[in-house]
Amino acid sequence: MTAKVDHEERRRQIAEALLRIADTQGLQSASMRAVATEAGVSLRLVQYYFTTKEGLLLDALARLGTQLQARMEQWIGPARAPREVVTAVLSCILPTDAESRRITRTYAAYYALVLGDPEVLEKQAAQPPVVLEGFLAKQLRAAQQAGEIGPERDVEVVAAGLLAMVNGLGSSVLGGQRTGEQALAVLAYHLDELFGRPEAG
Amino acid sequence: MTAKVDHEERRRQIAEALLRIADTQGLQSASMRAVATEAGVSLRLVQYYFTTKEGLLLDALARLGTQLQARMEQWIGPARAPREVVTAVLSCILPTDAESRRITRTYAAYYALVLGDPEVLEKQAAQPPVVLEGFLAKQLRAAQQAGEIGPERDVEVVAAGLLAMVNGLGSSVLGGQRTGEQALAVLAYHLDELFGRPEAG
DNA sequence: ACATGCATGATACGGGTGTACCAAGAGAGC
DNA sequence: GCTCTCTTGGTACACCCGTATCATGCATGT
Repeated sequence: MTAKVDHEERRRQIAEALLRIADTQGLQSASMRAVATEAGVSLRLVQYYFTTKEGLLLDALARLGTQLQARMEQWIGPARAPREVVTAVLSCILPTDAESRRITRTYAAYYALVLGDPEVLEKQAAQPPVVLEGFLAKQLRAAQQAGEIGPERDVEVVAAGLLAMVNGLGSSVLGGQRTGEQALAVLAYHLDELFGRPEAG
Repeated sequence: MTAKVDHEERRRQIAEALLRIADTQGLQSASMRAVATEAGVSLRLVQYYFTTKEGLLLDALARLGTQLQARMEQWIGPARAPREVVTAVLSCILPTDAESRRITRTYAAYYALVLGDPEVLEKQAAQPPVVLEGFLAKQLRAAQQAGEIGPERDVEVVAAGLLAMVNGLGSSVLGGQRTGEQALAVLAYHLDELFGRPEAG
């Protein structure tokens, strides 16, 4: 077995070059040659490690998902009260800092690609949202049982609404109609509406 | 003045062919040749009526905006109580029937295009959301003054949140994670939460 | 009736795309 | 040492893209 270089490391290097291009110029600009140049390797290398472009696209998408999950776990930090967990999860999705802007923009690029395609990528890409929604609903239910949320609320529907709202807020920030801080304020307002205002006022 | 054919009609025919392709296959598949074939004309004709591709893209986007506005006005119908107006405006954006699916998908295709571009299209495209948000806020304020909405609510923020939520719900429907009816139910739930449950229960 | 100008067709050009092919180093196992 | 597989480079191919150019019909104004 000849293992002169670390295959996984090379793949990571190339895939992240793809993600960088998708972030800054959109996926339609992420040609094989552009990715090779961005990664500082030859076109042949990209072909060697990812036989086809679709393979590269899928691999990079999986890495993007991993990055987002890592960010969420980091934002949640030491697991605390459900309200704080929910706030952290939703906040860290909004494009407020450089990393979240990057992740959100790149996801948006992929989203457009998935729309007009035979849903080949669907199973790989549609997983995160639904599992995340379930996670949120579970946290909300816990808060509800702790009396922090009124018992008349349907936590499943609330979770769906919140996630959709954050998604839409992210789009508006990327579209330049709102700043990240404003989006965060809108989210905070609705969370206060749900849990009750913290103490001020 | 030689006016053998109706120019505006021809332009409409071609632009709508572009929108049809953007809907079904995404904007990256909407090449000049594809548009010409879809519209049943020669490539030269497309070039003749829209000198450049950017011009075609912009013109079609403007028409899409007009179509959405027409749909909204039709859904609002005879202007009635603010709650019904708000419900109509938000509901008609969700991809529940064929037309709204088409409009939403096409807008999503354009959205991705705008992201990675020099914001040439921004002024033309970013207008609708902000004006719509203002309109919603005004309706909500009227409802608030009529006592249908608690006076403690910040109607501006609520309008922003609702619009973002509908936007996000639309994305999830297009992504196949939810049906249009489910999205509509989530929206109805939150509107009930805001205005109070109608009568049932 | 003829000239003018709008409307349309066919084709060419330069460039970018994904993928395939051929060739050459380079360390591992016998 | 030889060989063989892994790794890398250079390049070619066919195709599609947006745009430009040349040429032709054909209705109309005078």
